Amino acid sequence: MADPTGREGRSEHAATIALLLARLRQHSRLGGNDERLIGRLRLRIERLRSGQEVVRQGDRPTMSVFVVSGMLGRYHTLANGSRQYLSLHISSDMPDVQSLLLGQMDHALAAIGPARIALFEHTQLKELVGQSPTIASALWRETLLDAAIFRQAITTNGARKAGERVAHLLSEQYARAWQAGITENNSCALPLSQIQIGQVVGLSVVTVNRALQQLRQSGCAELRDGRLTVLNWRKLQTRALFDPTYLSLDLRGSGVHAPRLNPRAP
Amino acid sequence: MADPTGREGRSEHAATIALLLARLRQHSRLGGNDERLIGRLRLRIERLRSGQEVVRQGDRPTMSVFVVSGMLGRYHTLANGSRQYLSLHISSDMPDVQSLLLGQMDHALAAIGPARIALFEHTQLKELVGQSPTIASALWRETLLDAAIFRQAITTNGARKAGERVAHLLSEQYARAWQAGITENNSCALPLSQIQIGQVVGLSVVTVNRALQQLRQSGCAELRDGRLTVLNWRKLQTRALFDPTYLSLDLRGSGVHAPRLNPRAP
DNA sequence: CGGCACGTTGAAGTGACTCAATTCGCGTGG
DNA sequence: CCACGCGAATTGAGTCACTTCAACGTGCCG
Repeated sequence: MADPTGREGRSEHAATIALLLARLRQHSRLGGNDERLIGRLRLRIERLRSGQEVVRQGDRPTMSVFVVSGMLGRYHTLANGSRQYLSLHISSDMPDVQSLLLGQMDHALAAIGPARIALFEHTQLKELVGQSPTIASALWRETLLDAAIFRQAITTNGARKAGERVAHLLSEQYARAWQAGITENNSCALPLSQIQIGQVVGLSVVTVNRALQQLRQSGCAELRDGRLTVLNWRKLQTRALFDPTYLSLDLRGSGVHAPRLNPRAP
Repeated sequence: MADPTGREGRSEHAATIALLLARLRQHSRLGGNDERLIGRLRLRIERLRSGQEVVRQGDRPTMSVFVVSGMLGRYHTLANGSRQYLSLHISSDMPDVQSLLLGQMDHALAAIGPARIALFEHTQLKELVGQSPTIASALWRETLLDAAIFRQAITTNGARKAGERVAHLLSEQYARAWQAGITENNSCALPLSQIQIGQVVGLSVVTVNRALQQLRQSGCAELRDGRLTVLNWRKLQTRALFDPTYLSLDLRGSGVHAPRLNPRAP
C-alpha cells in the first residue's frame, strides 16, 4: 500500500496506466502509438480521506481525475443547502473529463469513503487529444457513457417509485462494478450511508431504510457494512425496471440479462 | 417556408450551416479551415409533424440531427410504459451527437410540435472530426453542455419540490431560448402540453397545472398557447433555485443574474 | 354535430416526509 | 476500564404534498 521506497512509485504509475488502458480498450480500439502516448502520461497519485473534496462547485480545475480505487461522487449543492448526488464513480472511471473542455464547475467532486485517484494535467491531456483522434474519441466516449448514466438518473428520480429507485441504484452499481472487475461472489463495495443513498435517488433516509429492508427480506439484495450482495439478480432487475443497455457493457457472464422493452406512443 | 423552386434548397443549406457555425462559435474558436470544412457538409432538411419520432429507443442511427426550428425532445420509455423526458431541444441544438460514438440508442428522439431538422451522415461527421481537432472539440463540448443540462435535471427531479421544478424548467427554457436568439419581449416558444411538462419534471398533470397557476398568479411567468412569457425574472429564478452557471452562457443583457451560492459540508 | 385533446377544478387516497425515540458500534477522554 | 458523544441504522406515528379519480368546459376538426 504505502510507498516508502520510491521504486513503488514506478509500479504505481505503471499499474494506473494499465488500468486506464484496459478501461479505454473496453470501448475503443487503440493503436500501438496511442498506447505509447498514453504510457508516457505524467500523473500524480493522491490519497483521499472520506468526504474530501477534490473539486468544488465554482472551481476551474486544471487537472482531470482518474479513480484508482475507492469511490468518488459528484453532487450539486443547492442554494438552500441540500445536496443531490449526480453520479458515483469507481475504479477506472474518469469523473471529470468534462472539466477539460468546460470552464467553471457546476458541481463538486468528493471521495465517498477513502479513495485513491490519479491526477492528469489538462495541458497534457489537451496535447494528447490533439495528437490522436482515436484517443480523443475514446475520452469523448467516456463522457458520453457518463451522460447515458445521467439520463438514467433523471428517469430514476423522475419516474420510478421509492423501491424501484433504490433497486435501480443497486443494480447499476453492481453492473458497473462487474464490468470494472471488482465484484466477488455476487458482491461489491458500496460505501454509501443510507443518508447518501437518499441524496442520490431523492428520498428521505427513512424511506431508503425501508426500501433496503424490503429488498433484503424479499431475497433480492443486501447492503451491509459498505458492501452490496446481490442475492437474486433477476428479481432485483425486475423490481428496478433495470435495462442495462445504456451502460453499453458486455455483460456476458455477469448474470445480468437485457430484457425486451415494450414501447408505446402516447 | 415551402421550397417550390429548388433554388430555395441552396439557401436553406446555407442558412442551416450559418446557424450551425454561429452555435459552435458561441463556445469554440473555429479556424478559417474549420469553417470551410463545415461549409462543405452535406445535409438533408426534414420536416417533422408533431410527435414524429426521429430515432427510436433501440435504434442504431447512421445520422445525427441538428434542430433548425421547432422543438424536439428525448425520452425514455420504461418497461411499464411510462415516459420520462430527458431533455428538450430548440433551434441550433444537436440532440444526438452522441449517437456518433455510442451504438444503440437508450432513448428516443421526437418532435414536440412541428419542427424542422437537418440530418448529417455519421460517416461524414467522423471524417470531419478526424480532420479537425478543433471541430472535434467543439462537438465534444456540445455533448458536455448537454450533460450539464442532464445533471440539472437529476437535481430538479431529485431535490426540488413541485413548484420549484416547474419554475426551473421555465427558467432554463427561457435562458436557452435567449441564447439561441429566439426570444421576443420576454417570451419564447414552449410548445409543451401540461402532460408533457409532467413527464419532464416527474409530476402529475394536476400538480403541474396548479404550479403553473401559482406562477401566473404571483406574477412570475405565464404559459399560454405554447408560448412562455416571463413576467418577473428575479422572482422566477428565486422560486426555481435557478443558477445558470451550468449553461455556460453569456447572459449579459438577458436579465438573468447568477446568484452566489452557499455551499456547506454535511 | 360529435369526438377528442387539453386545461381546469374538486375531492379522496396514499406514498413519502417529518418528527421523534431507541439501539448499536466506535472512538475519545477521564 | 468505562462513561460519553457521535454518526448511522432502525422503528413508530402523525402529517402533508402529490397522486389518482372524476367531472366539466373549451376549442378544434372531421
